[in-house]
Amino acid sequence: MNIGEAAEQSGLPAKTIRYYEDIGLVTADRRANGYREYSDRHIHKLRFVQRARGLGFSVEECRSLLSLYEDRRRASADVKRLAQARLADIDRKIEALHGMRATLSALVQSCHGDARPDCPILDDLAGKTAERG
Amino acid sequence: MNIGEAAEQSGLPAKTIRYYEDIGLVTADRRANGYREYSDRHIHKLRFVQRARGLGFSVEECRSLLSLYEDRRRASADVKRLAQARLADIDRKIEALHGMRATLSALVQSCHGDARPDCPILDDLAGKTAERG
DNA sequence: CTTGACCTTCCAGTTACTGGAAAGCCTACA
DNA sequence: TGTAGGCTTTCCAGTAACTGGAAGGTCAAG
Repeated sequence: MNIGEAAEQSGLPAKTIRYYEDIGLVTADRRANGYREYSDRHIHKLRFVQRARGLGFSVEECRSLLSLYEDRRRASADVKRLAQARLADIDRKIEALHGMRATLSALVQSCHGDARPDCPILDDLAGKTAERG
Repeated sequence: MNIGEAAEQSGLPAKTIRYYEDIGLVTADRRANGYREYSDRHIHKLRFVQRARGLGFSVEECRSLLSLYEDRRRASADVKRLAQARLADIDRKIEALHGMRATLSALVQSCHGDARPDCPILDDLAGKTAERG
């Protein structure tokens, strides 16, 4: 099938599929006319990457996961390690966002938000720490 | 003061301060020898940006916030709107991360993680949906 | 034979920096 | 006076992961 249908089947934009080929992640076959040709096996890999990306794995991690997936002698421990690292990273990000959220939410609530210029949000950013968390 | 001390005072790397000047966010004065010269006012703005960035505002939002900060006739509603948009964005991100975390955490727990090749994490990525929350 | 939907490559832009090279400046010390 | 070091300057390139767009080739239908 052509890249257009591969895009539909995999849920990835054609642009992204070409990009993945550029960086050697998932490489299609070629027809005589130069068009890319995708088999079910290619679609499978593309969907694999799509899911992994959806779980927050970087493209390079996806590359590792793909090669583990294709390695019959892999150790599941290697996969688990990648997933755990991802999990730890997600936890760090969630924590950071919660911190931001707390501060920002308090500031938003303290700001009357009308036509007047005085604003606790700007005061806080300016370092006039009236009160904070 | 020179950029080195400005960096210390503001908590931003010198490189970043130069970058902010490049994009016209915080522009320093210049000495006869070409060195950048920072006043307390500059430091103040840099710290303002540093805090705003720390709360998740984009550089362009920081630009808006700075100009609101310097506009005596601003409406606090404009500031509040920016902060609320940021808050909504943070909430979306937290939600997305929670989703990832749930799936990934379940997968990690189901993977024995030893020398054997069979791995529920890879199975899931490959679309063999044994079970998934 | 043309129209339109595909497909190709290549280049540039995005966000917010960061690293590094080559060169100028400044202070201290011998 | 010279020099060593630690600052500073500019500029160029790279990062992550695409995304948009231009210019042009291909293909099936009418």
